[in-house]
Amino acid sequence: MLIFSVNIENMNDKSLSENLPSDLRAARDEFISQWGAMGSAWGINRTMAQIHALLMVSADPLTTDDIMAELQISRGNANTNLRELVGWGLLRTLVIRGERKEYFEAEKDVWRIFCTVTRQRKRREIEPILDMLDRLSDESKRMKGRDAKEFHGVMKGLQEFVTLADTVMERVARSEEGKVIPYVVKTFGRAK
Amino acid sequence: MLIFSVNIENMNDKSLSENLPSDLRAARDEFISQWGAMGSAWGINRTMAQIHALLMVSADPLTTDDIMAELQISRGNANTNLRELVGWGLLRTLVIRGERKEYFEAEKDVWRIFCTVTRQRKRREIEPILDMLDRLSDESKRMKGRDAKEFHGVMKGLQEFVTLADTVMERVARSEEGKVIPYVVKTFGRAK
DNA sequence: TTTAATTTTCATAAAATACTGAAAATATAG
DNA sequence: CTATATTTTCAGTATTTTATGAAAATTAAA
Repeated sequence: MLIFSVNIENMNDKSLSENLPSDLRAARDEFISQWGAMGSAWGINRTMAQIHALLMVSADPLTTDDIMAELQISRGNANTNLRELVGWGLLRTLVIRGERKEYFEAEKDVWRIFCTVTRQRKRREIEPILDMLDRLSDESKRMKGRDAKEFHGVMKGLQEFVTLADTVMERVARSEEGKVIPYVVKTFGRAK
Repeated sequence: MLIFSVNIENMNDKSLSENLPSDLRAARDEFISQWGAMGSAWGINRTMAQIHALLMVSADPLTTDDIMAELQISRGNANTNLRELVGWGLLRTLVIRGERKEYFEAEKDVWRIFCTVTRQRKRREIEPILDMLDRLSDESKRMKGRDAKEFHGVMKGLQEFVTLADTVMERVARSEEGKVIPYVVKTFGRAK
């Protein structure tokens, strides 16, 4: 019984880093590690970013056990962060016929990843702030005194700016890569 | 001696929230609190974001003691985060004649704040990642095998995208508000 | 100088966050 | 159904991050 189980696992190690040439493994490990660090710096849990990195550079979908083995993390940690990534829309789950385990696959198109992350962060972090700014800007509009004027000025300035940022994020994240990138390159790109 | 010291402090409470109307105080407190939460979500220490928020809505420059009192934080915490904010270029220090204490004043222009934060994050977080992507993309260029091809493809895609993002950030952050905002509004703005 | 005010540093503490591992829940095969 | 594989949950623990407060360093007035 146990032996059978071990055999199954051994059959499914095609993309585990143990079997990669050492130069590729080193490069992958560095990418995964640095992507995790970058996640931290931008308020994203390190493990979540590492799982995402691992699946981005994986030629094949992986199971929870593959990910646990590769990143040396517990089942609970793997499961939680995989669900979170699926919730962000950065991973798809898929079932392989004849297999009971669930497989995970990352979106690999950089433009699509960018749009997804932009939309999510807009929804999670920009919109709540904008709601507040709208309200505080309005509430402070008729307050009297120097302190109130100062406060209202800042609220209004922020509100206008964040409203514009919010609109731009929405528009860009809904666009086709082919319509935005060439345009951006023409306007801002190709210059040191 | 002590009494004299207390008198000095009492003379300098013109912008402490104790003396603000309660509706303005409530609005300010909400802004400071939410700005701190937003900072956390984007990888910026909550206290640092709160100090920045406080100084943004302050009609006058504040001392370390003012900030400690207002945010109920220790001297060490206040000092560390004030220095960090000065390091980011978001605060200026100033000396008021006849006073020994240092005063802090925030940049209040939203466009300038945006440019400063953009430049800092580009330098601190984007550039190191881009250096890595350049290198890993190059290193993996000639590696053989399906896994290496997959890896190289992702590195190249990310490298190209991040290079473009880096260029755009640089260009935008060096531009005049009056040249960028109207252009952005015309192109992306004013649409739901 | 000397003295007092102010700022900085940093060892320690507290808080926030993330992780583990095993039990419970769920799903699928037989 | 029953057994087993798989996923999910979550109380307890570990780690990381942030904050405190007092001592040390610095600065400037007397």
